[in-house]
Amino acid sequence: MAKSLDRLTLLETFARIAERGSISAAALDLGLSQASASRHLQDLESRLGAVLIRRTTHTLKLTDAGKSVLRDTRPLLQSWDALTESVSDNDRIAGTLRVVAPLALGQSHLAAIASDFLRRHPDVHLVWELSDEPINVAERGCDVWLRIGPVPDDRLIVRPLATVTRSYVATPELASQPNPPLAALAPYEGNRFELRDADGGTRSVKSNASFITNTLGTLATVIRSGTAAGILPDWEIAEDLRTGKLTHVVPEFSAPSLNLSACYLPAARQPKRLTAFLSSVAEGLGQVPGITPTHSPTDT
Amino acid sequence: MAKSLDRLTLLETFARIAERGSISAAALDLGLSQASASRHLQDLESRLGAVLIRRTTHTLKLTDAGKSVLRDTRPLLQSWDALTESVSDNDRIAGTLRVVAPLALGQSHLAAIASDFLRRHPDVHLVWELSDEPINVAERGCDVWLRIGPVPDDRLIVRPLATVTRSYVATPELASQPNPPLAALAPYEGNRFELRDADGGTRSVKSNASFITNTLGTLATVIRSGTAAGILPDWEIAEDLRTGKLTHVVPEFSAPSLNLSACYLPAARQPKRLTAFLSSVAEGLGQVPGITPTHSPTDT
DNA sequence: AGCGGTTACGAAAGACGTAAGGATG
DNA sequence: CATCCTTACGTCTTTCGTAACCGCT
Repeated sequence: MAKSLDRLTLLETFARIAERGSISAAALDLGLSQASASRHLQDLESRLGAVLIRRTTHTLKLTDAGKSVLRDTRPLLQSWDALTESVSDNDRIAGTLRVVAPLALGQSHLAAIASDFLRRHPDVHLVWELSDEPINVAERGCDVWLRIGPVPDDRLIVRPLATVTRSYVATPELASQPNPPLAALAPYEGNRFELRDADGGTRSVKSNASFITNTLGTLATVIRSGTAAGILPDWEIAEDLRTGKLTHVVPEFSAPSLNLSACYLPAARQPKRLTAFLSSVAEGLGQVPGITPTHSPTDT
Repeated sequence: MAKSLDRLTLLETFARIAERGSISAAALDLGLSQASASRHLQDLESRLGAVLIRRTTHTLKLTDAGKSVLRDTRPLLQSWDALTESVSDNDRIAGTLRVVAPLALGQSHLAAIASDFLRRHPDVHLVWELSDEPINVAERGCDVWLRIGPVPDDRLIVRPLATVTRSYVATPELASQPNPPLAALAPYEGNRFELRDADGGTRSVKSNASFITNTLGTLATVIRSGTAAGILPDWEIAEDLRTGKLTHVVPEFSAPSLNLSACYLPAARQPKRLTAFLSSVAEGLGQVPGITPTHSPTDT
């Protein structure tokens, strides 16, 4: 019976295994051998006197006890983290930050912001995952989820960061046609959307979209190619509008905006690296044309 | 640099050192050598990058960082404890319970109750400390403080357990005298007290106490010896009243009662051994003549 | 001096990675 | 049959207690 393995390490390994759904993947993450990760899990189970994860060769499944322990694990680890930070030098920001960001923004402006953040805080490790799908923050084990659009999980703390304005655009030739074919982004637009002018007037556009995709990059490519018109975020098309490669299909009318928020699990105290990162993001987004930062309520 | 010492163990050692105010005393408590306890503390300090305890040869003094860490430490350790308990067999009660109880009751009826509790839960370790002085539960690091009289710390959870009724008694010869000399218990009575009859009538007794002590045992001895009259708890004198060794000085009038309460630090979830112990105490006290158990509000 | 904390050292225990074994989809 | 978890083994790190050392009161 292993006795002296650090209990918090055991919990960290367990949490990672649960998040990844795989011992070997977790081991890779943590810089351990598969054997060690496996042993960590066994040791924790023997310590607690309960099976936490039912293993079949190709499937890991949390037991009820495992779910219960996992729920308690994260606050416990965060407590240690907070304890560590509370006595360390106040200006030093360190630790690992796991971020899930939207695909398109996460590859462009957000990536630049993150990169800058990393340069200013070299002791921070960033894990940068891109996904537009709704995720379960607790299960995935990320520290913050930068999300465009509504947040489906009401147990999360949602901090609005910015508004992403968008426009209904097309190539000039296509824009002059009466009823151009439409391309749409799957999670946000269906076959109908409403445009709005400065006075609050609305104008509805309805059509069978000729092209539906779930990635903004693809949508932009299609629209830029002149195949279809569609809604693109202003930050994506600022350059194209200036060069004339794209133009507004219905000038003076803008497309519905989307909200960008930071979502994270409630905790007694958030680590400094997280609050600092969110400040950087909020600030950095203010520099991007087409993105309106939400007035920051100087967060706890 | 020591890397792999269990972080929670480090915190446990640190907390104990802080409570005892001595490394060697803490080591004794924890079954470690002084050297190990000293190293634990050093390792924790090096991990946190801060000095927690300033050592001079004969004095230990918490630094500000140390105080801060100590505050966070207890909830953290309790979290682990709760996590352990949440998955262990529900009927098994184990762990260490540190109790501070009043001197007199703690040696007699409460000791009997504790002893019985220990027999029913052999996996529990009881640390049984007796003191009538107000204590700082957090600093002393006890799990529960059984307290007679008012509780001076409003950050504690106070669960009323029982009312201790008392009587104004003396030996028969002394009781027949018009103005017998008085003996009093220092923290509870001064030179004046009020007796009360069943109808709510009061009768005031005032006198210069000939004898003041802070221990109930001494008071009982003095009163039994016929030297003075005084107030004793009914549970202490039940036998004497029956044998006629003592009698009420002013029959039909009873002395002010005192309340016995259990005090403990607020926590997300109290360990089972604590709630079980308090149930045992509440139940056990109900069997003692002269002690009226408070109606138990079946505690969380 | 005497008590308490720290450092040195040898012995013992434990954790790691590599690699082989076993089970499942 | 490829993948993933578990077990076996040798190596190396780390921890422990004992005991000497050092500093205050």
